[in-house]
Amino acid sequence: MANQFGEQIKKLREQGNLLQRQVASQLDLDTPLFSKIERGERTAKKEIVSRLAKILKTNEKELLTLWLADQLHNLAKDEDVAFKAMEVAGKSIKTQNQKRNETKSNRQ
Amino acid sequence: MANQFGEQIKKLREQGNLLQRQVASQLDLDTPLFSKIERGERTAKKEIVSRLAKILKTNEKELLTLWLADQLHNLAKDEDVAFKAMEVAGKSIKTQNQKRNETKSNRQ
DNA sequence: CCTAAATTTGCCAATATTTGACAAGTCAAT
DNA sequence: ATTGACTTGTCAAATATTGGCAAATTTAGG
Repeated sequence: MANQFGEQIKKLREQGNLLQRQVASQLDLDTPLFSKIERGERTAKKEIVSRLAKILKTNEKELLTLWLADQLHNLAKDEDVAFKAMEVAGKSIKTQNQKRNETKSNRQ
Repeated sequence: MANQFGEQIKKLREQGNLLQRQVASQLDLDTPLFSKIERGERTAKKEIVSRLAKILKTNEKELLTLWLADQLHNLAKDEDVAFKAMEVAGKSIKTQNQKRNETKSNRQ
């Protein structure tokens, strides 16, 4: 599994001089489980991501981006059409967002 | 769920003048299930995609790309960092592919 | 070296999600 | 009203994900 998320939280945790044990307990998680999350052996639930952002005093959206990117990577990594599919999906996300914004401005 | 895959197979099925019942039976699937796959209410398993490409006489990679793109879209669609995450994941896929090719050329 | 703390590994049971099927429904054409 | 094509709703079985524990390994200090 891609693990930009895990690498980032490990970096932040060490910068903050925190032990896995300490962060895990703030999250109400097992230390072993947190260890696995850092190493990308397990994926954190979305709720954990935002709580982590607070604990590690970092930007939640950035962290969420890495977390989601890892999951996307993981879904696509074994396919040789992975990159193309990523482009196609990116386009359809853009379209979706446009529609969302149109709706938003229509009900201002 | 995004449904570029379903739309494409429906289009191809109709161009080939095939009924859902006929395609479903070639795939050993329930007609209702195939109907759901066409409408994106259910996702097809990967194995189904390649068998479908043969049945519908179309390019397997193209079909696989749409199928994967739908899944990527679906995973990201509710996140407001979806597009950014898609970019990040795209980059890490590219890097992964580079490494793959390096390995490949090293063992030529 | 010794050992104590930190982290990792392996595994399990509980839970949640996905799968494919069936029965019954709608809809259109005749 | 009957037939054929497709859709909807629901279910049980299979599969995957979850969090935790016990034990192993690695790291750091004396």
